[in-house]
Amino acid sequence: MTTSSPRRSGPRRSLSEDQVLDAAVTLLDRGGASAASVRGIAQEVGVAPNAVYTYFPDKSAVVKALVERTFGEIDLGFLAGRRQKWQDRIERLAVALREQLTLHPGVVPLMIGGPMDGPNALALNEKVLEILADAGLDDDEAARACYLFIVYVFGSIALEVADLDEHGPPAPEADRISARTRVFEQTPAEHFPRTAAASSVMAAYVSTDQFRWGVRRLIAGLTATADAD
Amino acid sequence: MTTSSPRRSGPRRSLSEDQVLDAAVTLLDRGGASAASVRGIAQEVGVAPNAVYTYFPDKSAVVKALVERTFGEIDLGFLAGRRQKWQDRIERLAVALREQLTLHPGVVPLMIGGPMDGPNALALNEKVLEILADAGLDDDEAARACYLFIVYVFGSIALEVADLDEHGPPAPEADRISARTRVFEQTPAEHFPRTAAASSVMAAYVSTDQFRWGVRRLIAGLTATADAD
DNA sequence: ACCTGAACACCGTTCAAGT
DNA sequence: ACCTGAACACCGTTCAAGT
Repeated sequence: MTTSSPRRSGPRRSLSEDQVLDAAVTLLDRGGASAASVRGIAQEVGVAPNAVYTYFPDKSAVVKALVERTFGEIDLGFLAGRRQKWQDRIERLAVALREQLTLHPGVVPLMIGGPMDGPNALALNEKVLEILADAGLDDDEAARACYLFIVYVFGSIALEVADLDEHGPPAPEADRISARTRVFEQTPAEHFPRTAAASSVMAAYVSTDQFRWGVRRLIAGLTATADAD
Repeated sequence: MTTSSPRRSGPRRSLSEDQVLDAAVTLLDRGGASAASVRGIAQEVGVAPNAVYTYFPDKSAVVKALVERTFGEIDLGFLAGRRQKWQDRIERLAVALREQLTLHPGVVPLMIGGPMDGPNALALNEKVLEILADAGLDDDEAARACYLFIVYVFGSIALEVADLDEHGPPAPEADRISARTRVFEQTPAEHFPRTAAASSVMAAYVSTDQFRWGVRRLIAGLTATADAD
């Protein structure tokens, strides 16, 4: 994934850009989105805080590079099979994207916090547009649908991450569901009867099944006869 | 909106909880999501930094209260008319929600950053479930659809806010579209042909029209015959 | 009960100096 | 070219003291 940097002279650099990003991910996984401080990264890799500025101009550049690298780690190759139904290709892409992002929940707020306009982010965009073009949508509708898709994937993951809050390492899905169930069981039924009644379903929001259901509904909405335009 | 606090004795308190929250909003509007520091708030209302801790136990409590107040400022009363089509009620609720959130873009990341489990947030949830029940969806499907709706509204606004980044005060829609157009025109067409071709539509992602289109597609997906479950 | 000054442990970033 | 120590202007929070 590394954008190979030209070797320079002088005292051998003890670090690589990727090592800095690795340290950031480690801190992010350990302590959530706010844990990736420049000073923390420096300590993690064993240098003085300001040494980080030899590799990146400032903190936002570190974040940007990390986001781009994470986008690059999503394997888009397995979608090559054009023989599959486009609905399945979209669904599999969505699930793959969610899986990758869930691996490092702390990175998610950083991805959503910025413009998502790097090369790897655009490559993902391009892939989605390609699938939607194969589906027979015209350029205009494909662009809109692409955005709808991106919003759903990142929106649902962002809400998931927000719910597990600043708890430490990522918990398995079953644990997160039961934790949410406990919260919803406290919903006062006299004031919010519908929310209380729906609590078991709401607790499952963080499940892969629920996510898949949403993707299918989105697809259904795209293929439905366009009567409202 | 204020949760009326019981009057206490001692030296008259020079501030109210709402004044603290107002100051936070002012800073948020001026400098984006990271600008609402405790020290900044204190300066804004003219007290020492630690005086804020008389009104709120810590910063997260300030954020929580601000988020809750913002949820409360969304007028849900105008949806009372049960005679309207449920599709229109959902759409109007979505647009109202977006309008309210767009007023103070800096608050949006704070809303998404936490669990959205306060009374006013639950009241919104309840309203959506009510409309979906009127639409004839059963409890289970209404709960799932409600989540889909919430994800779309907050996801799309979060991505909007991320794009206008840390520019100062909220710009009018037309300005933001043309700013985005300028960015997308630089997309290298040789590497991302589809993205470049779709750039004019992508620039309009921040428009109300695009947002409405998405809501309609979501509704279409919900009413489409459920063949994929 | 409310507010203050002073302090603590953080943060991102810069600068002059060393190799 | 790379790294360091020291410093600057921030940050959230606590504590003892004043009214």
